[in-house]
Amino acid sequence: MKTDLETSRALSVQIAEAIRDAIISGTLIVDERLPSEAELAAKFGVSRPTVREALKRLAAQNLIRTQRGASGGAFVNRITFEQAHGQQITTSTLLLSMNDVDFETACEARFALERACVPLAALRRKAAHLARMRAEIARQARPALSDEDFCASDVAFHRALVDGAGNPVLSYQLAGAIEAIEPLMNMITFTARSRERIVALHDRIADAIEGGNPEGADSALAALGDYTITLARNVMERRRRI
Amino acid sequence: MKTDLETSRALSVQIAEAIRDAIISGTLIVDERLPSEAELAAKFGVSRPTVREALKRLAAQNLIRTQRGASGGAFVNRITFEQAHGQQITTSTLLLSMNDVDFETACEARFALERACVPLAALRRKAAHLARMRAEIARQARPALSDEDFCASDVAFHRALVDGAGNPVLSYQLAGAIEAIEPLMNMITFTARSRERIVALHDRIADAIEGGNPEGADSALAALGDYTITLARNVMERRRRI
DNA sequence: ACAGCCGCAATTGTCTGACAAATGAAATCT
DNA sequence: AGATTTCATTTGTCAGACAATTGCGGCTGT
Repeated sequence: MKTDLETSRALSVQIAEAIRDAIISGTLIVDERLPSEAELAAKFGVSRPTVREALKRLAAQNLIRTQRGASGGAFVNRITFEQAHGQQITTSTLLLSMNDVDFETACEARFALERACVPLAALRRKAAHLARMRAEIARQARPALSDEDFCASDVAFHRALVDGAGNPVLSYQLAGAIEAIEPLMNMITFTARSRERIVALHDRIADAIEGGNPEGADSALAALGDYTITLARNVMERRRRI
Repeated sequence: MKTDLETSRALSVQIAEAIRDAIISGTLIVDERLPSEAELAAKFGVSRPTVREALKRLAAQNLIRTQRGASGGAFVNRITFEQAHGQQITTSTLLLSMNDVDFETACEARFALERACVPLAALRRKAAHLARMRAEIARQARPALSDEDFCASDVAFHRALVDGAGNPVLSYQLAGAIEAIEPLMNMITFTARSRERIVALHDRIADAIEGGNPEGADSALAALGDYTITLARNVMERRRRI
């Protein structure tokens, strides 16, 4: 029986949560220095290694950073989009690989989310986004490109497309969808896909984005989604027959 | 000068990364037991506390769970949608609060993503989703409801809407958008909003979802988005004048 | 007086050793 | 055979120590 929830969790977990709550609630502000490990140990009435474990938990979540030296210590970290991005990709990748998510479910989510960005990208993309998309398409057209590099270029293309919407919050939210699901999709479909067709669809998307044509971009992306799902179904069907 | 990147990072970080990579690459599979702390310490040539710090980092990311006792140890954790959900909300909340994201940017992202789900929800929603939406609308219509409870009900309504798409990957990806951004939006607009109007718009959405009308649901959600942005602009304008 | 250098103190990173707590399995007793 | 006890294993916590890093102040030489 675990009536006493306070004792059921490890001390280090409780301390980590206390500090995390202080950060979330704003009691501790960005770049503020936390008390030293020795002071925290005294404050919470535990030993220094216990405090350290708590701090390590927070560091793993990018909530704090530590620095050695005289004026060192633990500081509240400003979470950057970059870091949040990376965390989301890691989590999404593991989530998908560990829960044998249905391919069509993942694919549907990925294209639904990307289609939310495309109309904005058609209206706002900068020249740099378009140039990056064109460059990736050019890469993809080279027959000598390995499957891994084709996949990486595919991710880069869609990344540029999403970034073209000019909304960092959207780009962050899409990170998991694109960069975790796309490689999964490539892994399944690379045996059956036609690179020419994918490049042609990418071209259609880029043309519509360049022309500021939201509807055209949306329908081109939808066509790419349809093609991907068709490919996946064919692969699945073939595996079933074997 | 930090030419040697291997020594620049702390030992515990390197060990954590090594184990994490083993999990991501599939060398360690779900529910597999890791070697004991003493064995890991010997394997990596470090002391037990160092190994422990590495394990704590992984535990903080929900990659492993630990258990005391004879047959205890550290086990590779199956990340659940629930856990990933919670992590995403925490990260998104901190990201938004620490980077003074423009309100319109957050709002745009939130509605763009939700609009990606709504057509699917109109086609697939179960009776339970619809019932939950109706129940939350009924709650929101009660004048006695506090602002906090109205906000919570608002989140629950949109959550039910998103879940109605019947795609767990989508629901997970939307967690940050809905549950981190919505409270932020409520905090800004609650002084100026008309609950009646919001309830009416929620009703329009629920009606369209019930009638299997994707276009109607989309336009109703778009109207809610427009109203929210208008509210925010009014609030900002008023603050500027004062 | 000023610039550069050196050592010191503070702080985190790591190690050693130890004991407590939990927990499953084996041994023992009825 | 079943219930109970004991025990070995493993994580959780503690104490103390030393190494590595780094900013600061004082010292020294000119």
